[in-house]
Amino acid sequence: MIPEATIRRLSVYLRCLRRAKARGEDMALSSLLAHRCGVSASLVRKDLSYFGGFGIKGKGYRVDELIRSIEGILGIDRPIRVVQIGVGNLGSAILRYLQQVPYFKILAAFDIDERKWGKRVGEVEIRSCGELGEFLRENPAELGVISIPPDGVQDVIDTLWRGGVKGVMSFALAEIDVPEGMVLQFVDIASELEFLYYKAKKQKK
Amino acid sequence: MIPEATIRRLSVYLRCLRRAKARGEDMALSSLLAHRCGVSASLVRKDLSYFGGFGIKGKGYRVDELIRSIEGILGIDRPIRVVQIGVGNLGSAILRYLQQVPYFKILAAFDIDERKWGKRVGEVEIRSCGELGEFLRENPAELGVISIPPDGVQDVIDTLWRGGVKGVMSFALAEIDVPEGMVLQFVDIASELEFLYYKAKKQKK
DNA sequence: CTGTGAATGTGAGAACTTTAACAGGAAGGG
DNA sequence: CCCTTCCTGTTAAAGTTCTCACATTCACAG
Repeated sequence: MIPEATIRRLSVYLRCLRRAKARGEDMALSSLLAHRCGVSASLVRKDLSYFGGFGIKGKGYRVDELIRSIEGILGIDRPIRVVQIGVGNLGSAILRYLQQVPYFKILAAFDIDERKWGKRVGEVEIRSCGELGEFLRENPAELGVISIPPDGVQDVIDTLWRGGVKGVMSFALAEIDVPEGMVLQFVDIASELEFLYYKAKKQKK
Repeated sequence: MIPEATIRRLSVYLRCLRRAKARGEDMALSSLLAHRCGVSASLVRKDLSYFGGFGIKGKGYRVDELIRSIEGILGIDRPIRVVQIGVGNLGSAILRYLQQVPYFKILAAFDIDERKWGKRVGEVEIRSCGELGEFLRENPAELGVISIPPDGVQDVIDTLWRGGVKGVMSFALAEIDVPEGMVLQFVDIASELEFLYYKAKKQKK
């Protein structure tokens, strides 16, 4: 059984390794990687060891090889198809950001406001929310990103589910009946800041 | 010693309780709260019990009272002063969002692009990044939110630290020397999506 | 070909988090 | 005034995650 925390850290390691590669480094040590990612060296080794020994004893890890291995583990060695629902301030910022990540393929964005229909954010076309179900039948997607007000979230989740989307991230906290088998994750910046504030207060003492 | 996970959940409970209050509910049961927040009832009780017994045996928790208690624990019963650095797409979206949260007081925003100086996002004025250090001397802040490209993050962190900011959230992953005593938290949407994708894949089987 | 140095992989155990079960006490009915 | 009901607060156990220490093994030098 692989800890979820390990998976989260793999993402972080991966980004760090890409920067290392760009810098021309070809071997990575668990100690250096650990320092750069803010974790302990033994944890890095343990995390990687869950998936078999990638390293060379006495030398470290080959950067290239490790990058490919982690990409494989995370499943981002092929494009992940994403649909976005809600193209407000936050939604369009996310849309722009995700288009810069090579292994995300943003199929389309959907908004309720008809003045936006047909327009584009970067390369991505904005469509009517009403089309979402039909769109998914012809263009299957793995993930959905929701940035709309809380009240509409349940409906969108249901439509996504019927369309075969298994993982959804929502930027609005809402009480949702999550279909069995779907994974729903909330990202709420206010909550994150509250948590941060609590930790900062504690640290001070 | 209080688990960090407990603190995170308190934020979630709080939002749920606010909705319950808006709906006119005046008692909250651990079982209901748990169901709505997607955790177990005994965990809710355990989380709350770390801070003393708020509940009434046989009846539940008084919604009003519990809201105030949690606000007190999180320290959001008084305004938290925040500065924002970086007013691009994502930055301005966050800026708008945070202004809607009553207990965050956004003191100012800072950007490197001089065309933005003097303009406003909502009520918040955009200033030059060069003014940040001086601004903080006159306007102490608890938290900083950074939404600029990775390369500039270290400098901003250092300036914030000298200005007395103890907690920082960055939307760009970067390798940072974090000053002793500062709390730095990264929020990276691509990483979150990768993690979500992994969980969704696993779920399917 | 052998010895040395260096960093990985791993197993035991410590630390932390969650669950489960139940003792205890408040409220309300009779 | 007592009894029943119900849900909290708590304790012990189970489960999970992380750390530490060290045996292992690879690369390279002599």
